[in-house]
Amino acid sequence: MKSFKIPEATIIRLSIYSRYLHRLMQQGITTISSSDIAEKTGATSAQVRKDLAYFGEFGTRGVGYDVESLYDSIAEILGVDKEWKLIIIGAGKLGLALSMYEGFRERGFKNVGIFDVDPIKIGKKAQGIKILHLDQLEEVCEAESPDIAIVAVPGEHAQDIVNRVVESGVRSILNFAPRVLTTPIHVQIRNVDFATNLELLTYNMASEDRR
Amino acid sequence: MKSFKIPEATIIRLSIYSRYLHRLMQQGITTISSSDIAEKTGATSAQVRKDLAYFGEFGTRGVGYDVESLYDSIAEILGVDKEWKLIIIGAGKLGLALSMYEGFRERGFKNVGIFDVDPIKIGKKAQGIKILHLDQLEEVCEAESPDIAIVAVPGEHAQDIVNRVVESGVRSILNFAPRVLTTPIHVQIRNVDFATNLELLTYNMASEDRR
DNA sequence: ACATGTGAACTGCTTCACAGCG
DNA sequence: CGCTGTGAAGCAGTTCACATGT
Repeated sequence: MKSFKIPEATIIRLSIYSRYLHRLMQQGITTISSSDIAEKTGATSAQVRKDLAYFGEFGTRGVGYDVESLYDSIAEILGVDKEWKLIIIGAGKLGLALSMYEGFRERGFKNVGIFDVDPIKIGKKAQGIKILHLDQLEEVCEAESPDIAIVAVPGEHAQDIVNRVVESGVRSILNFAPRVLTTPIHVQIRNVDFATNLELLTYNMASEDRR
Repeated sequence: MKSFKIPEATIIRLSIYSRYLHRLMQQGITTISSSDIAEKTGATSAQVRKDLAYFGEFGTRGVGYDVESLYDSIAEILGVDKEWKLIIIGAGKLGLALSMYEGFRERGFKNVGIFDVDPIKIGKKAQGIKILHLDQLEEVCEAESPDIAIVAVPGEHAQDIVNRVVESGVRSILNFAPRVLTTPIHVQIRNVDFATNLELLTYNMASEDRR
């Protein structure tokens, strides 16, 4: 496997191609061209080929790609061929929605803990796992060594939670709190920001209206 | 107001700057420098100044920016100084989480309808609004003319829903279903994709592990 | 003196166009 | 002949460094 600096946009598209390939497999389609993948995922055929070219040669000239083997290759690239353990902090509506998200299990993510501070929630079950008190966070991290922490707590508590999970050895964080959080360089964090996404929509509508 | 092609990344950062400025206002801080904004939002000072420069001159040389007036200017740029009506389709955990999201009301978004097909959910209240049957979607759109539709339904129904809201005159869509959806050019769509975000994390962890 | 505003240089992603190969 | 794989060109976003204004 080559080891250049790969654009993040490429990884995002690979994830999208991979989902489309999964659907093709379910439909029993075995071969696909870059231009078909492009059309169905909002990319261009050159883009699809360039993205794949970072990682090797997966197609057959004059023919296209074998759906199943391309799917497997992309899954390996994305690292979803392994099992990753995750914990969810915050058992509000959002935390629970995430704990139930089908895409997680499908992709080999294993939920090993969900935490909250609200005594009403603690002890209840979410998708077969008990909601635990936040006090038990370190204990569970010690026992399970989760790879990923999903932060679904109010903004004002997010940095504290991040500090604690980093201290407990988590390597990756997916943050839903509307805050910019800091982590040590060896811990990666990604933000999913509802307000920012909506504001991109309103910016464009407001721009149109000004024209 | 200048009318160049503005990078999407700039709009995303403006949204983040704006949130930070909001916090500064609450703390009673009145003046701020580009380098301080940069530090707290993960950008660089040149970036902050360039982003603002697309829209005008907002600062005072040798001094910095007035927090409140910069906040107001960015809010106007992003279009959040207006009231936007939104509907939510899907009253699962995610749809309900979104209907309760504080950031919406704060930013002038008004929820004018939440829809589902599950008879158990219909009639119940979410944040003061009744959950309606999906059959009433067109009726409500007719009456309220929502600007934005939030799609929080399973992937296999997402395109149908999008077709219906587009037909009903919605201009902007925020899609949470893990599908690439198509809309006419005059309707913008943004995707919030949990799986892709997680896969970016696993890609990086897998890459590290390969080294 | 100090922080903004900005042209110019740079970096990196995307698109093009065609060579390469089944 | 058709579709992949890929250097080269083009374009867009970021960073630099300094002129500008208070």
